[in-house]
Amino acid sequence: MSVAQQLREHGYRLTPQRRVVCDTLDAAQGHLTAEELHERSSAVVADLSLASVYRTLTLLDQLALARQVRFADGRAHWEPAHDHDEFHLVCRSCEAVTHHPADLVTTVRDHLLHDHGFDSQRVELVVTGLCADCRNDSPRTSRVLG
Amino acid sequence: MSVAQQLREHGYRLTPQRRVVCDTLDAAQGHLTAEELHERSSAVVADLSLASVYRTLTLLDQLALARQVRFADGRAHWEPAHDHDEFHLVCRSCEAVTHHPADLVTTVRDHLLHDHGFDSQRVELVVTGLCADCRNDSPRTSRVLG
DNA sequence: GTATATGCAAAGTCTTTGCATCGTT
DNA sequence: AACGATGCAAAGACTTTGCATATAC
Repeated sequence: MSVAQQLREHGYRLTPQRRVVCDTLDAAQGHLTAEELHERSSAVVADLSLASVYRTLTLLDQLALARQVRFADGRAHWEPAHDHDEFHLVCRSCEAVTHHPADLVTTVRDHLLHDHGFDSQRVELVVTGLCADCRNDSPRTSRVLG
Repeated sequence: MSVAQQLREHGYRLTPQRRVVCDTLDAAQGHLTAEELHERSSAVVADLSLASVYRTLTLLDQLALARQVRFADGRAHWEPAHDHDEFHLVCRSCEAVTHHPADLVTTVRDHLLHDHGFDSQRVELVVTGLCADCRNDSPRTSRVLG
């Protein structure tokens, strides 16, 4: 079910603003900041304030329908909620963010719980480096990540 | 060698302000924010502005003598640089931050490089959950992490 | 003595909030 | 029709920066 539909099922009003933010979040390839989400959503629903984007994201976070990841830039990047562990691979050159399944995380969780009594609720694994494409490219198009 | 000494060896002036910030960073158990570092350092060197703390940290970061980690609160937390991979375990209840050696990270790096061509430069693994002490305690003293 | 570091205060960036108005249900 | 959501603008939190003064070398 779409994030927008889930919002409605929780009893919240489904305004055009909320709907477009949810849909844009759903459709996004990478992890969008509030501002990127605002830009893209505004192209569809012109009457959308940045404040509403933030309010919608806060709401989605509370309902566990979305969650934020902090990259080295310190800004919040948003993704629809999901229950599988994963890496975030951030390329320093092209800034692409990709997901990678993290089977090892289960091993980590088990180890922490059984050997150290630490009950993991949230595992955030961000790997910064150079993606395969950028390693092969000349550095002419490189940009340093914030 | 202390962080302060390394600063000097890089040719930078070793002012009382820089020295106390470096020493406080060196001595810290957990990961301090700029503000916490300012508080603790000010107790030793009264004439220390928050701006100087930030400037010193920026300098240490550039020289790779310190690095910052972002927790879910979005603020930068600082630690002396080191070359071993590690987890950051953040307890949601007591807010304690502990380090944990991360042998598995080597496996992760190798996998990403050989199977996916991704050259990892920085691996940041933050695990949020409940530490052993807090799992046993009554929840009366619990605080939710920002 | 001189170049560099500092404190202060102002500005910058990202995010949240107060309030009057608008719109979904 | 009523209550909740919105836009706007102001405020908040964290961090950076301009400038005159102080200081390490």
